[in-house]
Amino acid sequence: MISRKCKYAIHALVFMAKKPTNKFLIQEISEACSIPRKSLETVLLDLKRAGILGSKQGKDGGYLLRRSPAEVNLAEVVRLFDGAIAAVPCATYKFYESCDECEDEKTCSVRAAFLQIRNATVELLKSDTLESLVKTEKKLKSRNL
Amino acid sequence: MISRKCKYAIHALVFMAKKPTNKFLIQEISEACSIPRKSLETVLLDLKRAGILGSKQGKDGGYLLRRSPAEVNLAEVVRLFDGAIAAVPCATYKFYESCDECEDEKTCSVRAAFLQIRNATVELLKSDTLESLVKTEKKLKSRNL
DNA sequence: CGTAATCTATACTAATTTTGTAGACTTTTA
DNA sequence: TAAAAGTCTACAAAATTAGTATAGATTACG
Repeated sequence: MISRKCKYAIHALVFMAKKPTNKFLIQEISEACSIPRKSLETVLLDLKRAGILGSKQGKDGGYLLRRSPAEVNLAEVVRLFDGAIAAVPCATYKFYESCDECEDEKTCSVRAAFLQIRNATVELLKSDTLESLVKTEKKLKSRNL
Repeated sequence: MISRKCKYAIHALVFMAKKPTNKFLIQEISEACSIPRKSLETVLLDLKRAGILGSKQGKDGGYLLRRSPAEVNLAEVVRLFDGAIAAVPCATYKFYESCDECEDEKTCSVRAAFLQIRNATVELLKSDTLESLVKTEKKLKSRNL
């Protein structure tokens, strides 16, 4: 399971990507996505530090998408908030940790199995960009009329 | 990430599946897989309650695999210990919970994306049986000589 | 210049989950 | 009947997560 903050981030980003304008108040996103205001603040700050969002302080300030929606994918967002995508620490690259349960990691079939799942998941997450998600949403909506 | 207990369970099961005999003491598995004895006890009990393992009490007792290794897959084990496989509660079946962040779940692209990942993951986990894992391990070992 | 609007930062609390362990109990066999 | 095994319940320690409080910094604009 991804963390709640990660889910908040994804929903906020999709919300921003699907609007024609590119300026958003925290309050506005909070209400539109039903995300507690204070939690959203920290989430947006993290997205800003990661270079995905930009912001302007002071009166008439707000947040904005800093990249085109096609250039933000879910793999990056999930990694940012939850770290490793793999289900097992020995099947990750950046967040690698060895485990005690296998004699030899190189021949551990459990690791091999979870590596395969990790790779498949990463591929799918990478293909989910804000742009593709917005498109999907439009399709689903027109189908449901 | 799966829980440590789940990882313990998987390693213990693979260990049992790859031995020619079918009788194991808790102590024996604990040492072979470097799993704390007491934690392993509760894990094995859970596996027994789920019908995957059987046991015999008393002197000369022990645990045994109750099903053929081809009939135990990782999807079942992961569900048993960690519940839902999906990364998001609205993309599960048995452990479903609605979320507040989307207006309409039926047209929510975030949910659609995570549903796709969940389905792919479940397919892969189902294809990982104890039998296939043991085979993989043999292959990896012969390759590494 | 001052004030209101807005984002920034840090730290704390409460809740939850996870992990491991203790310790008494039951069953079986020799 | 004693020794060897699994069974059960409950607790404690640790880690993680989520949310909130509080104060600060920055900007626009009259």
